[in-house]
Amino acid sequence: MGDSDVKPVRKRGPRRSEGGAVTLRHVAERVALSPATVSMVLNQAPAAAAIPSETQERIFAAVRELNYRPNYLARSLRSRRTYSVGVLVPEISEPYAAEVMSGIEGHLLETGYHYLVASHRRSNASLLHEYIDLMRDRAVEGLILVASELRQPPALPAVVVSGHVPLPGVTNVVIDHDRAAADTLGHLAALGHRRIAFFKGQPGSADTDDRWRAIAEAAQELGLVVRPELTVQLSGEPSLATFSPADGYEEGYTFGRTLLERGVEFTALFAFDDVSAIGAIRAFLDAGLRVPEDVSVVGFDDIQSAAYHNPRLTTVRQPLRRMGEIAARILLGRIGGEQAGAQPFVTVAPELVVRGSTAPAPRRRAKRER
Amino acid sequence: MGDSDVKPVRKRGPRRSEGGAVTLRHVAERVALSPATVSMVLNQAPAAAAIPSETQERIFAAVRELNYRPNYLARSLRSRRTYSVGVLVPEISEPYAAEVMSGIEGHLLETGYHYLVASHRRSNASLLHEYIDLMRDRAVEGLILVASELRQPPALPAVVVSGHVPLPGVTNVVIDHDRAAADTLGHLAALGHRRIAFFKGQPGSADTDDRWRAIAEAAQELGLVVRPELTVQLSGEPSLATFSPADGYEEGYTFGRTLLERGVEFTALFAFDDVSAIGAIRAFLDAGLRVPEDVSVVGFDDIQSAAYHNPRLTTVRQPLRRMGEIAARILLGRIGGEQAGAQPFVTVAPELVVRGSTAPAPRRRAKRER
DNA sequence: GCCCATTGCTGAATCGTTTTACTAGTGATA
DNA sequence: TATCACTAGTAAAACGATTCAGCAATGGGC
Repeated sequence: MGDSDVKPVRKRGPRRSEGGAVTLRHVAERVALSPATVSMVLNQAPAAAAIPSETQERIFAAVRELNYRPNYLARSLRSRRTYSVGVLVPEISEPYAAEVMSGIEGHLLETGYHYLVASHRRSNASLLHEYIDLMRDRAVEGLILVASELRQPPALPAVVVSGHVPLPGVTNVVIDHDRAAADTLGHLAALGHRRIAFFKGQPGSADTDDRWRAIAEAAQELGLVVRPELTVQLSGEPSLATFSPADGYEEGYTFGRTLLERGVEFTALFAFDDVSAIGAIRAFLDAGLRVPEDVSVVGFDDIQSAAYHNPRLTTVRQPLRRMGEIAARILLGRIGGEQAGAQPFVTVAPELVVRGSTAPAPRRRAKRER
Repeated sequence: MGDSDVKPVRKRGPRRSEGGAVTLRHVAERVALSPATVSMVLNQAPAAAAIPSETQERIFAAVRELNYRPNYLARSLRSRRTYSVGVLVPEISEPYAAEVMSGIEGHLLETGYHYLVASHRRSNASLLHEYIDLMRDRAVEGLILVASELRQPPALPAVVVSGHVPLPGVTNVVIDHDRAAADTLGHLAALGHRRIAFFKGQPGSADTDDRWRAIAEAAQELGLVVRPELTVQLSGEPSLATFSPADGYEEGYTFGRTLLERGVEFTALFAFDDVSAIGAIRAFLDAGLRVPEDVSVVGFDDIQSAAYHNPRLTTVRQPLRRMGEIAARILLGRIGGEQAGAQPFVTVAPELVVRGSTAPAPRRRAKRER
């Protein structure tokens, strides 16, 4: 037995040219047609209508046999389409962003798009724009900004989730803050709360100002006063102590304590989001207060864990996943050429979800107030 | 005065050729050099050493003036580098995945890499591999799989976070499950718990089997029995009721109730992760039980909210962010050609964090048991 | 005066597609 | 019988970089 019966060792599957991957040319050679024809057929270009279906079948068969996969880079370079978008979030690990992204992703993948992500970590506006440039360099066809405030209109179609700045060419997906504020403060007022504390959002956050305005208006409407001593603004800065990205829970905890330390009585807190609400609740509990018996807390967003917290969190539900999906849908529409779709705002409805973290204002406290 | 003094209306900034973007050729023309030279200098190719620094300065100046930005697609096509990797997670909105991704992102962006994400939603193994192919088509240079079980070795460098299958060319970043199980069960045993319930992980999850094996061994070591009546396996399937992606909290709630309904007494639950632990706690509370007085609960992961839950969650800390970072670092090393780095496992240490959700086993229950 | 190394660059091929313009043949129509 | 409209393709030029082989000039060593 010589070498003759030793079968040459070869990997299974179609053999590839030395270079590596199977290219369009290999397919073309296999069916004895030009690359142009093969390309047209594979893309179902209008001109492919002239190619008899028999030939088309031959091409498809060859593609399958060779397991041909078009080179994305070459294709995109030439056709100027990348089918990818960029997503910018404050911090990917925050439940808010994560849920919005889940909605974005759902729609994008369904449509054959992919996406790049970057967290700007509530750095400064210039980092945000730097990231935008980076994504543009990567040839994304559009951008979705989540809860991030744009300074200048980007050179690309863009949609901002929870954005409030009307910029040419960008659409903002927002909830109706007036209703959210009116519902929430109405709920608290009905429970007898008069001294209400507030967490105001981070300066960089797109929702902050609009929400705050809505709260001020709703408060006035209801005859409630928004006291400076009872409001704190979340900083949104990475906590230096841990050298880790901003931890919203910790911030809520810290500022919840701040509120307590100020010594000014309050019977309720309307937090900026669920995460800071949960942090604050922890601070209150640790200080020996009961929630909701001593102090009621309302969150915002209705993140998944809100309903499972103890107490179950009363909160303003934002349909985060849906907002992400809507944003993706609008963006793809715009990329697809719907110029008409450039409306500056798309509004979705919030819903006050009353759970266990709110209760009637305590008598004792109410008395002491006078 | 004719047309001559009407200045042509032009956008400000560097004028661009009709085509649109500034290309390498424009820069080359501006400095009266060949594109080859400009390219070499910009990339600091070895051959660029021969170009006098004066010329180099001229080139850089032109680049700035024209605001030249290299075309990513063209560059990648030619150089066969894309500086991007793919990240596959079960579901981007789950805290576990979100935190790991945060770590991954941190390292990648620092290094000039970008990443694509896709959630396979614990579908089936074939969808996972389909996504892998999709990412490969997008020319990613490597893959990071998070808590996802690989069937075949992918044709790309890959790192699996929480992976346990040794495959050629893939590195798994895992925690020491034996220690985690020993510590946790030791803690519970020391508190007098004998009848311990368990949540076993989803079938598709990479950690499930190894963790379970470690639990079984540790239990035996401690003389504890793992009773089938007291163990339930999380399904990981999207809940049909809500038609939304799998909600881990809800699952924890459901299976927490299941446990109760079985009517078999237990004084502690070792959940598969923090999310299911929180869901289960909610179920116990709703059933009128107190945590930890009536039943102790231990989670796994130490997600951010764990420390802020009520009660504060006792849990096994996995350094998720760091694991993500490690995964990214290893992957980039491998992409950079470190063949040596292909060790099958990298282990990080877990840490049992004892908080408020565990307490001594209740006397009454312990008595009844006999 | 010759050879060689170094300096400073360039031309042209190449990556793998898409796309435009064109051709050659074939019936049908005017 | 010229013209026209299809049919069934092809050749070659993009797209915008990188990269390799090479070349002219200069200076130094022998």
